[in-house]
Amino acid sequence: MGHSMPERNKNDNLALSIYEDLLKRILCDDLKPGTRLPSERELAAHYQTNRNTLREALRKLEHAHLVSVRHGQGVTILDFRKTATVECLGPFLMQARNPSEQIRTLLDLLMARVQLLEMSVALAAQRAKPEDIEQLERLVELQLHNFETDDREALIHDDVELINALVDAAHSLTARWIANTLLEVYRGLISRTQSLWVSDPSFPDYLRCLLRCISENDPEGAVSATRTYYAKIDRVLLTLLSPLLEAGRKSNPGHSEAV
Amino acid sequence: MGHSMPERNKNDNLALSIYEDLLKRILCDDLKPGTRLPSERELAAHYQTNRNTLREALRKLEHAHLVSVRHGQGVTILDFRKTATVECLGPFLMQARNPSEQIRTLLDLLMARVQLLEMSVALAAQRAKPEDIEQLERLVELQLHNFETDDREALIHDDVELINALVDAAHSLTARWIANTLLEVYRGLISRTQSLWVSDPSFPDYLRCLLRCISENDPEGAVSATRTYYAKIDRVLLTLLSPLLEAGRKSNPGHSEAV
DNA sequence: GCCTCAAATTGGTTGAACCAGTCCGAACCT
DNA sequence: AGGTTCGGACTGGTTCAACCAATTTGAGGC
Repeated sequence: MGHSMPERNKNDNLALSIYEDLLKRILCDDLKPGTRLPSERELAAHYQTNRNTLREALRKLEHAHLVSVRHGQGVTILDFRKTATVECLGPFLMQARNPSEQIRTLLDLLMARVQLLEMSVALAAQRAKPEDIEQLERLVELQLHNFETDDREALIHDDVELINALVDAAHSLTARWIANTLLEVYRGLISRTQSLWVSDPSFPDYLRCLLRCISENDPEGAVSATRTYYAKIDRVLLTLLSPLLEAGRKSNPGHSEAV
Repeated sequence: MGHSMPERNKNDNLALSIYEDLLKRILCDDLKPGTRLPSERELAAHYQTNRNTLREALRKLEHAHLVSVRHGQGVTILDFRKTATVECLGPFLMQARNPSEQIRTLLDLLMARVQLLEMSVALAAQRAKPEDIEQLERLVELQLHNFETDDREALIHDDVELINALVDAAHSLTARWIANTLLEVYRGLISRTQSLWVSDPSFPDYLRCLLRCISENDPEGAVSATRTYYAKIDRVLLTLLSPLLEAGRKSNPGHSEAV
């Protein structure tokens, strides 16, 4: 086990730093599934801390379904590709060593975002209240202005805000709770890699149509407008990223990719 | 704070029991957002344990975004309706005191399941490998047989298995990780309340069509078949549950329901 | 009335000891 | 020789008693 010591960020506490260090080492396939971690006592010594603090880090790994901790038996690394949850997407996209898998995961995340949007706009068109509509109108106006002035930074920021408002308008705990995890990843991704936010000339039309459908309680219209628009976006994204995808696949055959 | 002591399940450790107790008390609106919990020392005394063990429970609440813990400031209850994540869906459906909100959340969960399915079948139709197809064929055969013999128990069990296999066939970390959390809730819900699993006479046709579309790499066909079938299911579910929904709304106006 | 600073309160970290499952191997019996 | 038993050497789980560090509070000074 020749690790480097984790940097302890100013805002983080010690347990969190250790968690992040182990998380990285798992997500970049450094610690392989099935491997047993050293005992809590050894790990605590390695990170120059005590068992209690170290155990907090282990609890976090366990909660994220990255390790299995069993009394008397130790800590075993799980196969995160099978067992993890969405909260690992952000760290994974930052750590992954397989470019092809990374790009594919990224595209899938954008696809999941659209699924969340479809669900939200459908529900919003049934349940939105006047104050929801007002908030949506405000944000749509903002985006229309951002689009005209081509303010990339603002477009991205308000994109996340708009999705959030749509989820709120859906008045669905399920949608809200899915969005909380998914949008945190999405926000981090898109603000790091701004070129991932692409648009189509029909963007203003789409926003206006969506707003109309929601305020007129037309779920089918809202959903179909969303599907149509994001189908275009997907095509752009695919042509944008497919070269990277192929390049990665050649240079790094990676996991379960062998055909 | 007059709580009852939590039952310590045989399989659970102490920290988990405390977590579950506090979780319940939050999800049933017993502990209201903004409230400050007693200090770790007091809580530990109340649960007749020590600070370290109690802190493990707090870490779990924090991880689930149900409380905010800040050094020197204490532990504050968050508004779980805004901040929680999908993993709280299961406990919430068991604890919620507002029947209308409960039924609505339940319907939304089933809707989210369909969104997950749409995404998975679309990807599966692009990425499924021979062994995925084989596994799907096996499960489809099983379901066809279960449907003929009207084996409700098996239908429900293999329904979850089939969804799982579709997610696997999608070869998408994003889909897999979303499914891990969502299906855990879904499995628990549907096995507790078996009447929630409804079918349509076209079930066998749908399964066969889906399988054909996936093996012939026809994403659009797979998605549209899924949409069509589950639209029927949704109608049945809605007529099944809407009376409960209305009854709940009348007897318990509940939160943010006032119009 | 406002500012300052120290005390009280909170969570964060530490180390040691002990309890409780699990595993493995030596000793034992057959 | 083979199988069984049991004890010791792991593992994580719990407890205790301090101390460190961030925040809040309020008494005192200006």
